[in-house]
Amino acid sequence: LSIRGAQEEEPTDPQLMRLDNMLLAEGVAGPEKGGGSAAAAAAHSDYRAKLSQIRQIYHTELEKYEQACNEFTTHVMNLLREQSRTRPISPKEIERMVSIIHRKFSSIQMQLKQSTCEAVMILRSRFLDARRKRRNFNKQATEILNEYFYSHLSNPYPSEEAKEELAKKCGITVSQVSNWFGNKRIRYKKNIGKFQEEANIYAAKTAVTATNVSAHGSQANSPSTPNSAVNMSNSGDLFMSVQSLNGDSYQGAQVGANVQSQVDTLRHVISQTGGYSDGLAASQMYSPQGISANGGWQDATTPSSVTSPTEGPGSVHSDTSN
DNA sequence: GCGCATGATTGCCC
DNA sequence: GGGCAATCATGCGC
Repeated sequence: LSIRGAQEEEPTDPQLMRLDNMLLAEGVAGPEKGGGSAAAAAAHSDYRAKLSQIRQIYHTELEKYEQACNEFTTHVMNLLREQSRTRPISPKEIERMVSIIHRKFSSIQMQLKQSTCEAVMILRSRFLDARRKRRNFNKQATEILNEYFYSHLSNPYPSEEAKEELAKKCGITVSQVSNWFGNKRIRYKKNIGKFQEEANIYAAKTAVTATNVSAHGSQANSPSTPNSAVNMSNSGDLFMSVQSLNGDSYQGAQVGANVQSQVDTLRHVISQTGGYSDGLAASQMYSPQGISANGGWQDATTPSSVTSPTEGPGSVHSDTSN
């Protein structure tokens, strides 16, 4: 409690303000918050849990220091009161002693704040490192992505909306969805054979769903009456429709595009089961248009068992090299 | 520990 | 700006 020491260690206000501001910004001091820049972070439970732990420790310690400060002040006041029996003690002296005690405790509090800031910084850096690290997506997310990929094999380029939806479903970010599709397209293209089995599995899954949906809509396979089955196809098919506008038959191409995803699906099932006549004939009528419309992807990527072995008599093929 | 799988990053092209 | 291709870095099964 030496006066000299207290004067030397008097905390600078700007520094204290910086610490306070940081603790507020990080959500350690002040009201608990669920968002914010540092913690966009806070969206992640691990980070949030640890931050909350730091927050709790900080407040407990702060409370302890305040209590100790009050107790010590009372204690010193009592001592001074006792001393006042033997010597005169001016109110100024009392005030000065109290001020010294408070300053001392303030400096201790600042140390606490500094340590807390350090802890938050470490937590943040660890969290950011963890984000940089690769984490495999969970099984469900991978399945959702694969289902979309294989059911849109003719055009595996999800629109922004589709990406957002997939991201939401999978619990990942849109850019992660983009990364996934980018990687998937390349790797699929590089080694179609390897992915064949996987393609068949997902195609079968989707086909079952498609069949169920079609069962509800009796005319699901009718090109003239697009219904629930048509609604299943989305961005990829839309893309094909737009591309088909450049072709000769807009109507046909559009309808063909609508069933393209099911065509892909069914082909996989066929290749897997070795026979699936119902609906195939109709599907094949549209498939060449889909393929030609997306020559770039389809030419390079369609697995042998997926590529239509025969073309319908009415097929329109713009890619003469094929 | 090794090899493969896989998510992320980077540089390039259109 | 989106996609492709190459590459990096990590996860994971053996």
